[in-house]
Amino acid sequence: MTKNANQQGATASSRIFEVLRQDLLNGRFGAGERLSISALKDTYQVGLSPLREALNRLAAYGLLRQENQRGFRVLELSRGELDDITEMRRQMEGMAIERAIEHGDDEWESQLLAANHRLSLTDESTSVNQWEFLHSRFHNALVEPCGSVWLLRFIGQLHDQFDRYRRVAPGSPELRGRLDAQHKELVDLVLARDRKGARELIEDHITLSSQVAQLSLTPCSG
Amino acid sequence: MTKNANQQGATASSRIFEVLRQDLLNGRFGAGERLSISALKDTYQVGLSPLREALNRLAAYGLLRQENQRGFRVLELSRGELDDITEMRRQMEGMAIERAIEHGDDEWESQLLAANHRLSLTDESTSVNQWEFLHSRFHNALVEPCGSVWLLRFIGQLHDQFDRYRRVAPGSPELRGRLDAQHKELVDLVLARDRKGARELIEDHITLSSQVAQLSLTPCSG
DNA sequence: CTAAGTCAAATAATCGATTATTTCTAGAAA
DNA sequence: TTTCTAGAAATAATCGATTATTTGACTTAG
Repeated sequence: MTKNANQQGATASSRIFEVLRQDLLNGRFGAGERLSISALKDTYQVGLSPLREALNRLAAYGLLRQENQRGFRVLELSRGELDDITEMRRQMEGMAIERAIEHGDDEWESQLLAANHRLSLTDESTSVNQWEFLHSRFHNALVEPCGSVWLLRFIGQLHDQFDRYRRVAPGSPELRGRLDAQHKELVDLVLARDRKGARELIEDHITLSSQVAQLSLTPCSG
Repeated sequence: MTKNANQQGATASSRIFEVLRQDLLNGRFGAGERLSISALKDTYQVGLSPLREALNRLAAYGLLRQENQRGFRVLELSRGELDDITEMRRQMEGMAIERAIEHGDDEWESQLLAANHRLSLTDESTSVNQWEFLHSRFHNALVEPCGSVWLLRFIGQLHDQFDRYRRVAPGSPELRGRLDAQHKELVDLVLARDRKGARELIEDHITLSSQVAQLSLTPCSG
């Protein structure tokens, strides 16, 4: 999906898809907002056809809702949906990390250590975009060798859904500190090949992360 | 997704999306085949724009592969992918049926009995399309009250993927008979609110069904 | 007043034509 | 023969204009 957008021969469709996807995750549009096609055309300087193709993909991917003859809308944010996404992430990433520990080789361990190191080196001077990039690289590395293309696909999709909440939530230094500490612990459990332990911790990690994301739903946040 | 296609104000895009989806599931196109856009335009009597929008949706949904500047291709069939889809179905539908038994009410029991009855009334005079419709209605009814929109979405997507294999496989009366018997047993276990038993049986059911689907991969099937 | 109806403006969807890229073919050089 | 390279043909992607539908303001009947 993302892959095609940064390549040499990327089409206008795939480029605008990726830009819109990022903007949707970053909360550039309000929840439930109606997207005016001609307005998007102007702001993103892109033709109607590639724009509509990108919007169709985003709707099929689950980041937009399409209503016949009424265009496209940003999805709402709700506590119920966040809880659903959170529980699904717990189940699927728990499953994936167990399988990854089963199948992952030495090269995986190295990549994981590297990904965690790069993430841990970030500080106040790091851009949000760069941190998000390294953070998702780390989480991806954790589950990558699980052996299931479809499991990885669903996990990626759920991450995007989850990030719609997390990225618009106000920061919480206390929770953030605990979450960062868990990244290191996750690596340790993986290196120790502790399947049950790693599963429990990633489930806790997702639950804690969900507490941050929930802050996006409190009225005082906007 | 499907909902918008049969409605009153369905657009050309949503109609052709649904038609193409069904044709892809029914194996109308060969695995790995390149879809010529202008050929599709002629055979389906539809304009270029709605056709391209539908193809973009199908690619995002996972029924087509899109290569920049090289159009759209039907996905290949492989044993590895079928095994992946099968295992994911086992996990997710197992999870879903447990949750459905936890949450489902009397109305659900009634709907499930009805769905099974309608399916069991089919015979040689029933069209394949009608049987497929009732069969998917039954399986959908089984998991419907699981309480997770995302779980249901993923299960539906995996069913479509699985059906690409199953529908092009040669029939096996012996396996089909056993599968049909399991439908009734599933209803009984659900009515008895036997979570573990129902989970085990649906996992077996999916594995057995996968044995049918595997027949699509043997050379002698074509 | 309210509710149903009508028209104009706004906007989504679609069409037909154009542009850009890939693929195929044929010929030339190694 | 093989490999490389035009150039032509095929096809994917995009554009600009047109059509269809919805929305909202304004009537008018009840």
